Amino acid sequence: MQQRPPKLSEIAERLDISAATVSNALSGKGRVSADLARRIRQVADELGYVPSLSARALRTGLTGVIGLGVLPDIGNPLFPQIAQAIENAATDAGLGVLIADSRGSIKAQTEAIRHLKDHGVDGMIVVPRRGTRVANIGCPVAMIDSPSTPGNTVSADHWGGGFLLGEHLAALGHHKVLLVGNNHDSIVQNDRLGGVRAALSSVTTETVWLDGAAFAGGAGFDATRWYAKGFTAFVTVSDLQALKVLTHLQDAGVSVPAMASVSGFDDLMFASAVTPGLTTVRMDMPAVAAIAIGALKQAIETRTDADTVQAVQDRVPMTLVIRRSTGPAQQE
Amino acid sequence: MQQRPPKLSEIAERLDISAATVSNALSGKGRVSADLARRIRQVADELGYVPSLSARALRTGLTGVIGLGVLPDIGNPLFPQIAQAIENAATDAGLGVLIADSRGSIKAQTEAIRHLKDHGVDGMIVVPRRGTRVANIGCPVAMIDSPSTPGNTVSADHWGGGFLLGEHLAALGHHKVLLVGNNHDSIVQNDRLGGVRAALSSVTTETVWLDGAAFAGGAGFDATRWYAKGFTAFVTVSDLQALKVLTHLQDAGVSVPAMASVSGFDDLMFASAVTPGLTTVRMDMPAVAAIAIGALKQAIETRTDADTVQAVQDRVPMTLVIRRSTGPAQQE
DNA sequence: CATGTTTGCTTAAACGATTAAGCAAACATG
DNA sequence: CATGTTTGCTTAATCGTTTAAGCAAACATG
Repeated sequence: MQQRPPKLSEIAERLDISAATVSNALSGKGRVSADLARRIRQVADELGYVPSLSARALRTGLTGVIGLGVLPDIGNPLFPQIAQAIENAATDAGLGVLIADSRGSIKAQTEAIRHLKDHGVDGMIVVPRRGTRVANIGCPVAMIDSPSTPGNTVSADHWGGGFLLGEHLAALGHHKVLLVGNNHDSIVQNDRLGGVRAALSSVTTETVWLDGAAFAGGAGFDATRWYAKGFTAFVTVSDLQALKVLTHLQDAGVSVPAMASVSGFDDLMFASAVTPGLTTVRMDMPAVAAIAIGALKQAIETRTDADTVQAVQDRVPMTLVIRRSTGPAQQE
Repeated sequence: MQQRPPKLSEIAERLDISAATVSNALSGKGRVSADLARRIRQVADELGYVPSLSARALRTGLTGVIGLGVLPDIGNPLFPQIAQAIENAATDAGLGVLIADSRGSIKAQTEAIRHLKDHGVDGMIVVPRRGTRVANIGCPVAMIDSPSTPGNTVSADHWGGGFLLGEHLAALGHHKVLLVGNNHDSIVQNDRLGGVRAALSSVTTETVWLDGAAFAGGAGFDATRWYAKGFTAFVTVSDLQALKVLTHLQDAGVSVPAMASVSGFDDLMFASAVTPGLTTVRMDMPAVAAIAIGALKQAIETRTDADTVQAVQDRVPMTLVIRRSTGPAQQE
């Protein structure tokens, strides 16, 4: 029983005026007497008028929809946070969000982007991996990556977040801290660990990269071995890594935080669920999303042709979430 | 430098024919000689023709976009899996996916759905919570919930998955098994635990529901207390719960799986990362998504007016993923 | 050969909004 | 009062497709 929605001309008929006037009144653009405008809005409400986005899109060339491309793929553990923040910010801005997935393959990224473009998005938000270049798309693009990546529109201040964490560990008296990353090329990870190192300049740190094969293999990283070498704190580049280390230590009988401290990044949904709760660094996704959407919207409205858009603020502070997985350094 | 994309009439001009013929040739609908059709397709390719979805939508009333509404909100840990599977299936079917978030509030669900509708989706996929009723939307809706929920279109066979897990634990010789849920009203959870119980009919089981306050409080559930009472296996209704139990036991010095077994559901991304790896039951989201999209697409094409669509198959088997968190029952 | 049928295309009218241009009436200005 | 300006609306074109209807030419049939 799909009763067709009312259209502009039906409102017009009711009031015995032209459709153009109705359009003007509702958009507040042309010259319409205040009184008539009020009556028009009233009738529109009564009839439950909803403008046809298709018709508007055809006429104006703008669909009111933006694309969200998370690379390499949606499986990313951060995706829910990102998607939710972007969706909320976009909805507030009156925009719809279309998603695209690259199905893991880097090659398919191009296709995913074209897919969004073909569906007529006015612009897109891209969360790239490893400095993937996204260019010549033909619509404004906001990139959420890292402040030190060229082309970045806005992102969390990963370095600053790392610094906060470093200070925290220093204050707890740790003297041998192990930094664990899983992708030597990732700018985000390097920024995070760089911040940590900066704050820990006066203590011993060592960094291990669990790239590629060793990491995929699974058994690659043995935290207990490093614990035996005297490291009392493990800083990982993501909560998922932190969880691995945490459970690995626990399984081996190394109590956290009594004997060793563990920390992560991103505050994934399980960070607060584990025992002990995971100390981590959280990004303010809602703020990042709002800035990205704002910049994108402006670029769309001014019909800027520049591909990647710039924002007034390119980094937003991260916050340190102290839970129970970090504690005073073990007495020697 | 947004060079406007070519339109139908440009292809037509090039070949000195009418736009209608081009349209017919490309859609394969009207009567066009095989030879001309081939030439038309060739020119279309050369020019890189992409039909204007807006214009087509205006004319046909179909946007080629479906909505994905995950209730209550996108924060749901399963969202990445769902979104990815739906997006892939939709893309294969030539459809775009628009997302909506209810921002946690049940009230906002209606608004989220209207938001999708206003953006002109042809249909939607909804993953509801607690038998939320979704009705009278004015477009076909596919519900992914549970086979025993009325109105369900397709979903994983939660009961069957539970049964597999139960058999596994029985084979391991467990005699006292604790079942842990967090929402007494959830049909999905009841189905899962029902299946487990059915397979464990000859052993002692007890069920605790960590609903509302106790659960939110966090300190609500003390697994070690139950372990002390002689329970050797903990079956939780989700991996997140399982992770809580696992780390709680480990932190308290109860070794898994040597002393107690722990299992979850859904195979969330961290399930394989923890030590010991989490035994869990995984749903075949790609299959579920494909069926849902298929049914939805058909309803859209036949312009069925029935709101919630039916699928040929309403449940797809789950698979048991045996990792190291479950093992032989502890010797007494 | 007269008469139907099929084939292959064209014409033209939608779909529902936006918006430039136009035109009275009302008002202001000298 | 003659002239210019503003106000408030209407007319009509446009965005790019789809699709029903129409119309010759080609073909088939008795």
